[in-house]
Amino acid sequence: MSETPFASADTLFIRRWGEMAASWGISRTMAEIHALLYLATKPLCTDDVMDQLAVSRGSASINLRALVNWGLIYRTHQRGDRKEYFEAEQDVWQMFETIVRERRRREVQPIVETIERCHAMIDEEKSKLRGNTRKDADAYKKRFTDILEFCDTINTLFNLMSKARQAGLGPITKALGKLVR
Amino acid sequence: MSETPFASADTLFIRRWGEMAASWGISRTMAEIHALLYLATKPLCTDDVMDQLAVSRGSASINLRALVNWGLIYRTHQRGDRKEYFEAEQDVWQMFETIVRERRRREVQPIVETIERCHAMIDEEKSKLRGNTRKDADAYKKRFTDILEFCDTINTLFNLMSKARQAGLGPITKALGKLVR
DNA sequence: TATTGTTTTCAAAACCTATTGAAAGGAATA
DNA sequence: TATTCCTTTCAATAGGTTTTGAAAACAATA
Repeated sequence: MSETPFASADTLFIRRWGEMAASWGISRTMAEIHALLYLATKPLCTDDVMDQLAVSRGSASINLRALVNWGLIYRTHQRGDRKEYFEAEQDVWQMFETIVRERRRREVQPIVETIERCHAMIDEEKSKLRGNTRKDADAYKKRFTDILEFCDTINTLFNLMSKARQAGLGPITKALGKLVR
Repeated sequence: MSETPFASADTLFIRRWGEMAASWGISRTMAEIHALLYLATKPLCTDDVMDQLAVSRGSASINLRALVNWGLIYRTHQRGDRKEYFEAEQDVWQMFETIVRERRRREVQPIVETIERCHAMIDEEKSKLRGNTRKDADAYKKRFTDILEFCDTINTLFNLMSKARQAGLGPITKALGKLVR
């Protein structure tokens, strides 16, 4: 962003945003592009991204597409220009909701389904057992039940939160605050 | 866990747990060891881990230590045995709290501090500007302010949640439910 | 102190994921 | 249709992380 007077703040933020993402299983470049677009005051095209972050056309293309698929950036167009431009979602809460929803769908749902299957497998085995061994099965099964219940509660909390957000976040913290006192 | 009658459920769960962790920036083996210990009905030693997951002594040592540092597993000892044994935290909510706390400390705090610095940098630059350019600075700065506010709220929510957990989670969902209706 | 059992370390190797760059594919314009 | 401009694709490569395995360090016992 050498055009703005805030080049150094941009550079700093983009770099750290990428580093953080990398430790959360999201590619550094993808996160850097996202940060670049989040800070930009106008839509940028592929060449802008290539220039500013010094990445190849291939990488820019792949990562921009991934970001569009995630729903974190949008494609836009400009009159009289064939190029595609991109701009980032600016509402931080919307961004958060999108990320959580996508990661749940892609990465949490598979493990939940697996645990449900494990649950069923144990039930099946259990039916073949007798006496104490059968009791052990219940203790063992609890480990799976616990995780499933946990996922369920988190799920509910998140759904409520994203609904409640529309009513502003103040009331949420207030409501929770009362429970603790 | 070839000793239990539930070998196949174990295997399945351990594998998927590892895969999920990998896509969240946590090493597959570390997560697999964690899953193995979470399911185990008695503490296991390094050799147990090596045998059951087919990993080298070095890898077992490194990953067990990392898990202890995270606070997800505990070292234990057995009378008349020099070996160290390990067992996993069994309370899923405690596990969650530990993970969130650690990741916040290690990976979220650094970016928050960076954003605060960016904020300050912009203020400094802004003081040198005049007129419209100065107004632009405010619009630009908002991007950073938004993220900081977001982090703050999430932080508060999480703190409340981990306190409220002791009083049961029912009241939380109830309180949030009221806001939505 | 020497012996033995156990854990840690770390350079080399294996493994995995992301990037590059050039070529192919598309789509708008003349 | 030919040309031009832009985007996508993908095999090769670069870059980064994890694991291995053997040696060193450590600690308990005799």
